[in-house]
Amino acid sequence: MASRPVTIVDVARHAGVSHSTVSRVLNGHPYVRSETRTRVEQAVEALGYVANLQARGLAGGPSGSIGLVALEVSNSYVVEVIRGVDEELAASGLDLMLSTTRRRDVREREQVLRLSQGLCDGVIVLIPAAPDLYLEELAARNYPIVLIDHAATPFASSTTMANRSSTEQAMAHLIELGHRRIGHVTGNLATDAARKRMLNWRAMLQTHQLDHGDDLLAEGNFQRESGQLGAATLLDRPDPPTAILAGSDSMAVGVLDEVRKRGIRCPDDLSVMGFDDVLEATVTTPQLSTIRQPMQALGRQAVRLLTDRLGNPDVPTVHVELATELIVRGSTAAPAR
Amino acid sequence: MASRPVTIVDVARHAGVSHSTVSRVLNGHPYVRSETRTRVEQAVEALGYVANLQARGLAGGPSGSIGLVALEVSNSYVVEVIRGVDEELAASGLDLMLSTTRRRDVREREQVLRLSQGLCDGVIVLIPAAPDLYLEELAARNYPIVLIDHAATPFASSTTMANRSSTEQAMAHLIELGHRRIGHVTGNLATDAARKRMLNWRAMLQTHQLDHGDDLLAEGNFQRESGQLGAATLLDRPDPPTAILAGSDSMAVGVLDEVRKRGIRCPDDLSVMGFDDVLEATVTTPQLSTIRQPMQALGRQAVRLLTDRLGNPDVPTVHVELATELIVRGSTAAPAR
DNA sequence: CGCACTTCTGCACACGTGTGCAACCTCTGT
DNA sequence: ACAGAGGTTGCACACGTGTGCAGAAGTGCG
Repeated sequence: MASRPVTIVDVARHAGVSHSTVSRVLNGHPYVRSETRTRVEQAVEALGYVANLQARGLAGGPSGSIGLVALEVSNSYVVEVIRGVDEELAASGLDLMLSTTRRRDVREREQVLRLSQGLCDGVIVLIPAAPDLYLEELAARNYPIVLIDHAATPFASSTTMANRSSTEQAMAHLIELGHRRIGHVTGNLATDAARKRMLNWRAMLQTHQLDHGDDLLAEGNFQRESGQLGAATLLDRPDPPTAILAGSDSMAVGVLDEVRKRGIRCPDDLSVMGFDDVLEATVTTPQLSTIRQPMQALGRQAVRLLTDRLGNPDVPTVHVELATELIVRGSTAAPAR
Repeated sequence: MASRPVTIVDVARHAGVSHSTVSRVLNGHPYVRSETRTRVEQAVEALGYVANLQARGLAGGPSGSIGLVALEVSNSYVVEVIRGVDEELAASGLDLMLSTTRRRDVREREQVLRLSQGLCDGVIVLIPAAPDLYLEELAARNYPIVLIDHAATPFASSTTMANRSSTEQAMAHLIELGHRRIGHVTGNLATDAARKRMLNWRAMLQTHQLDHGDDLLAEGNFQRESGQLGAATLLDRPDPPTAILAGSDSMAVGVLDEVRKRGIRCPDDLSVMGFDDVLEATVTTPQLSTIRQPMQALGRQAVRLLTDRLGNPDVPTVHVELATELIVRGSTAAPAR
């Protein structure tokens, strides 16, 4: 009962030609009589033929799709980037294949190599954890690959957010408002972004000769609850900050939770800033001042870098940094005292 | 310079055996001397071999991954379901391949058939638009497929949310609180879910012999702005509602925008309910009462239905309806008058 | 009509892997 | 020593598609 799917050979038989001719029609080769071409196209239509991707990939044909390797889809950062990638791909008519690594370095290499073996014409790796395991290998094969959120490397094009300047933007805004004690609740310090933000927060305080001691610092993990906890810690200190810079919007929401719980007011008693400018930032009362991370733009940029190399694999690798944007809403104001 | 990827033959040569033996080791066949097995495993390790998925798929081997076909990833409903799918897959050690159809029916068929030709062991289709184009074909091949958000069909297992009872839950809650004039801002009426919610809203009002005229209805499109617009329309009517049921949480946030703009209070002057229970619902002030749509659970359920069939393709197809849950937060209360 | 040239088509092989079958090896029981 | 059983391995083919090459068919020219 298990009938077989329609193959190129079935189409060929139906049109009275060889499978080679069908292949040539499908791939738009010249040197096919237009009458034959029409007959083949009708056969394709009649049988509802769909090319077998594995066979095509194996035989070295184009796949018409690109791969995206990410840690997981539970992360809203990841989701936003995927959106950007998908939208940009739609414009170029390419398909998307998504694979998740689930935080295992070996899986990252496996997924990338799998996709690169003919399944996809190129691969984008989002927040690479262990690119050393495969980059050189792919470079030797001249296979197009783009890294998102990774420093420049000779083996691949890459793109990232301007983490340094973004924190500076946020801090400059708060300092300009007149804040002198500015606390920081960090993201998960195992990540590059969280560490950089923390270091730049401290550096900016130093530059402006403001207090930058550990009593202004609380460690979080990017989650809302850790934002509330961090805020509680900082506000309980003897000389509490007048502004808190959270490592993400989610944590800034947590800071607002604590503000509401204590009955103090934002921005009157405490200014709050986030990072990312995700949807939640515009839903809170007051709405969050934040640093917009152009995550969709990052995805789009990666696709463009990749398609550049698809057209001509010999173009040199480049590294593109995307600027972030200061978004001032209602959660920041000059300090009362 | 373009070196070739490592193949099973390379591994075989390195271990001094034939490629068949390597294949048997990789697929855990019995009847391989343990000494040979060790030698092969070392060779795999040494060369960093990764199996070629297309070749394996072509030759009829297991792919170890399942496919997910969705409209696009720009939709938060879709994203939530994907999360559920990915998490459940992680538990079973399967991989995920995601493809988007971009709202083109023919593409939906193409993507499904592509994935079913050996690339994936099974396919999940999210909000199928044109399942008739491929369902019978796949059923004839006894290929495992699961539809999310589709009515029961003999050709595939399917799962969906209990749309009828969900609206009833919401309305029962509002009516119990004492509301007699309950307005509704619909989602995009081109979608099944929005239409069903609207019809059930009206049916519930009729059942309880309450006013259900068009002056209590405003058409929206699931977006926040349309929620605000709809609320404005309803509140401007001569005899405005004391409660508004929005077709989605996003639109409920829009309703709250209008409430704030007019200087009236929620829930004192107006009760507001949403649908979905997405992240935003817990960020607003007050937090939104809503109907939780178990979107992640839907994804998990679909994976379970699929893996059931993977183990034994002959199990009968089933249709599973997931219950929604009434979540009462701060945005609903008894009417003032 | 013969010849060169162009256009068109089919044959056969390649891609990397899984597997039925047969052959080889090893061991046991007689 | 030999037969038989069962463990172990390699050969060869299959999967569906793309493509180099050769040959067929058609065209233009002398």
